[in-house]
Amino acid sequence: MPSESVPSKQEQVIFHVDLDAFFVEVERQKDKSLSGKPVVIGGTGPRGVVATASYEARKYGIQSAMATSIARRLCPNAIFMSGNNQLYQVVSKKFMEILHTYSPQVVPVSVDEAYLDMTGTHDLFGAPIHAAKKIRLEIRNKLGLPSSIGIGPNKLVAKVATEHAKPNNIFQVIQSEAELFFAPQPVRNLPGIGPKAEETLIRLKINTLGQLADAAAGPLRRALGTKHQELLQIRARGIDNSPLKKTAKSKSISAETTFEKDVSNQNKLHTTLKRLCERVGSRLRKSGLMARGVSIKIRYGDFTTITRQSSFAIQGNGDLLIYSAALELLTKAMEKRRDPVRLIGITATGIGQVASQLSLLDQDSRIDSSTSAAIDEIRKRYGSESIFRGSVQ
DNA sequence: TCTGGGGTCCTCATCCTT
DNA sequence: TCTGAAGGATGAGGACCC
Repeated sequence: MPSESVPSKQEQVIFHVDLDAFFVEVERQKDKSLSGKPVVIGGTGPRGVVATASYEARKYGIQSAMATSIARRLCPNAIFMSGNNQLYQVVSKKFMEILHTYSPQVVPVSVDEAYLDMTGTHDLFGAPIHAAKKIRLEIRNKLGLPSSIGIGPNKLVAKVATEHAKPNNIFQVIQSEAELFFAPQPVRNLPGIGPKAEETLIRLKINTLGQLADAAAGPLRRALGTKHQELLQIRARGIDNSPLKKTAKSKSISAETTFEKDVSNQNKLHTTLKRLCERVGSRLRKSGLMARGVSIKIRYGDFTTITRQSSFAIQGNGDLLIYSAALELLTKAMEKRRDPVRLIGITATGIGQVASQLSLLDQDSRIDSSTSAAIDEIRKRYGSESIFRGSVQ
């Protein structure tokens, strides 16, 4: 139920626009027979998880991040689909274009949600509620998608308001009402509080945001750490001074894969690692970036996860540089624990623009970088399976 | 035979340098 | 030359988000 409150003249007006069950609704645009049925988008393999479930599927208890196998058990009649990321990207671009016609300040959070600074747009679009109605109508008319909009004096309040707007509605909270609006809500509703923090807070007998805001700092600091405690107690009152700005440049680029069955075979691990290094290297080169180091992630069959990282002597983006460092880390880790591996991943860390020209790199790095770029080009022209390095087949 | 993939940030431990 | 404290850099792991 949208509030008709009017913010004061000086008050910032932030919209949080979220497309409801985005992937499912895009699929329904393509195939009308999916309407009204429980639909689940996500990994359909033996180790897949749910990315999005339609509201009909959610009635059976299916949620995002749930194992697909559990979702199948909860609702065997649901329609399970693996999704089409390219299509979602195209629709997302159109969604963002619509938002840009309402505000020059649009900050995408992900493919299906964004913040808009609507401060001072009253003369153009009317009161915030009316502007939100227009936006929702345009998204519905042009893309055929349902959306929800939260309106608040800052990003935090707008985001929490969206949860109250869902599905397919608008909810507004003005500055003077924010603390009152937050107080009775369960702590889990505050962005930044996940399952672990929720568990910790409930153990401290803190169930609502009002209790969190008023709690004594000492025990909270011990349980959550100083920084977390301070930030959460401020945010629990609906206070958020973070600026609405474009998301910062990436600091790392990663790739990882979960095996269908846990793997003990060292050759298979090495081959997979090499492929992942090539994927990350290719993305670095495509973006004109170099990395300062590499980190590997190994998840064993019992779900324990370790990470190991190292720094390069000189920044680079060649496949061999990345792979040789990653392989060294993997070899060391496997010397300590040689159990079957469920997941393997690599991350290029400390990435930045190619500031030091190639001429400043040593000869091997130059050759590695340019050979890798040449391989990228061949794969672009003839397909990703057209050429392999060394032992990878 | 429940738990993906890509990313960020924070905390704590350890090592190195001054 | 040795020692200890302080602080920065780095590594590892956890938690969170979409």
